[in-house]
Amino acid sequence: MSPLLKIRAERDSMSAIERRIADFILDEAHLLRDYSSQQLANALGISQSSVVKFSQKLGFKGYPDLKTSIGEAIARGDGGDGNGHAENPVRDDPHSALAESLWQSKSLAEQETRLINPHDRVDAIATAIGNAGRVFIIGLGEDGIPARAFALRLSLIDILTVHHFDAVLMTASIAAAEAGDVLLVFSEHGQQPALCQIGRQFHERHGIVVSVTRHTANPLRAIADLSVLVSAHDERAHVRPLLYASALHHLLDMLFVLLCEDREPRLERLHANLERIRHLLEP
Amino acid sequence: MSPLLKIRAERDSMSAIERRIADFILDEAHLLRDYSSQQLANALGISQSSVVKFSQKLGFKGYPDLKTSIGEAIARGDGGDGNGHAENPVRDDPHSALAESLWQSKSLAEQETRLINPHDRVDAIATAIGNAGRVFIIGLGEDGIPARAFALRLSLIDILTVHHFDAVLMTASIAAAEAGDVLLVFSEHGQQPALCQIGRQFHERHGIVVSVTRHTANPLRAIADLSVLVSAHDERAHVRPLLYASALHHLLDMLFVLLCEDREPRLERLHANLERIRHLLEP
DNA sequence: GGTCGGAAGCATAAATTATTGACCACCGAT
DNA sequence: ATCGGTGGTCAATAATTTATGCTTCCGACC
Repeated sequence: MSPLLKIRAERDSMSAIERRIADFILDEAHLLRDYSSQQLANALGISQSSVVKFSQKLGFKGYPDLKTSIGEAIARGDGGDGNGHAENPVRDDPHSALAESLWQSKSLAEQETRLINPHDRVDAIATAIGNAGRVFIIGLGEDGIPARAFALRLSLIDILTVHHFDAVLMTASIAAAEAGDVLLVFSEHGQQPALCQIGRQFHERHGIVVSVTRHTANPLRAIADLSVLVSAHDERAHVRPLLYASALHHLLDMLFVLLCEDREPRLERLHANLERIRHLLEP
Repeated sequence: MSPLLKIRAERDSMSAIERRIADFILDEAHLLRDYSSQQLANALGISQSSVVKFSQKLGFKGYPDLKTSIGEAIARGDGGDGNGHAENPVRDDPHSALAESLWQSKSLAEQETRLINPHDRVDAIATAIGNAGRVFIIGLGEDGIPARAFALRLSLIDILTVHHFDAVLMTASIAAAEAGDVLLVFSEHGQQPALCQIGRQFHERHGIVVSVTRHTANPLRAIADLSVLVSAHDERAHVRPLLYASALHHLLDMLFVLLCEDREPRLERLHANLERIRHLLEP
């Protein structure tokens, strides 16, 4: 039962001084937080013991118990009079505002991206990677960054990964590709002829081509067997790439977690690898 | 801001005993209500004064303040674990559930991270980078990825950036450093002697050293003039690095946006650069 | 008028909390 | 290896807060 309610209920059968205490608490509940029993007594011009006895009479263990109970009630929004101060988060700090709005934009991009990548497709991609003998990963320029990040993650769970940020080198590498191998091509706009070329070559060797692009119609995606799509928008040109990176990152993280949790041994290997790295760092 | 969040954020940079206290509070927050500082100390087998000092260090007035703050947070439903009974519409699809829980963890990490990087420090770092003649960026291994990503962003807004993922090459590069130049050193655990060494060298050349590390006490951070701190936790070892990357990424994105919006010309240059890249891609 | 009960205050005991100073471990520099 | 210096912990103790016992006062009732 709400302590404020209880006080109000008992109020009528209280002595004069007790009623003074009750009224003070009901009116200025928020002040109670930093009042000791002595301070409260002083504020009302009564003795401290009266405050304590008041608390006990109401069924609280003592004054601190009353105090914290009321504090919790307020926090819970149990304002008693119902109105309370509706919690408006009054963001006066520009930094936090920026950080939060940026984060919110990212959340939006993430949701959009999740929406346009059906689960079965994501699963199919995870399965393909999980079963692949080798995984080839390429991304040029800015696309090279998520490519590299994902390649590193995969190699930590003992998936044999070949990563390049150069079309020529990749051409050489995939000469050894076999059926079942997977090629991940990162390219935000999917326009680069060189990458399409590599995709076709990989196809000829019966590998599975997975494109990672923005959610547009583009040549690279047309070639791919499976595609990862990213949706991220913002009117500010300097923010758009941040959202793209974030949404893509999250999708890749999802894939990574799926791969980790799909098969037990992967996790063990990951731990072993992390342990090994840790030893390397603090010899 | 939620006190539980705050405790989690600071957890990494705590001593062993402080961490014991933090863990107890995070795990058994509901028990705290009827624990005095002495009882809490006994429960953990430590001294009462440690509990008080812990409270004060976290910015509370004293132990009672911490206690009531946490009590209120719990009452408010601010469970800290982020779960709360947020009205999630019973996601029956395991994929979406995974994606959302992962995203929620990221949000938490982001909030923690924001909390431990005061605005003025972030501003100071942005200013330093904005005014620098040259910005040097280094990160080894996994740390190289965000380093590279940030270097690329900076160069897009015409900040002269030198990026290496090799300590030797960096040593050579910074020989040319001048006063006012900035060195960004990425190292999750800040333990690598080679990087500390580079930091000291850079110092000798009157450059500004900015460390980017996890929120722990570490040698690299001790050397740095300014530091970027990241807080990210998860009991699953394969998820933790994802959260770290995400929180760090967001902080860097913040810096980037600050740099972009601080001075008009930067944005123009960014647009010009983007335009140039677009032309390069679709001739 | 006596006395009974309850309310309030004062003084004080008990408890809780905060501070101090001593000690120790650890780190970096000499 | 040794020497400050620093940071962290604890025991002792001071300060504050809370709880209780005792006394007084006042009105109700016998």
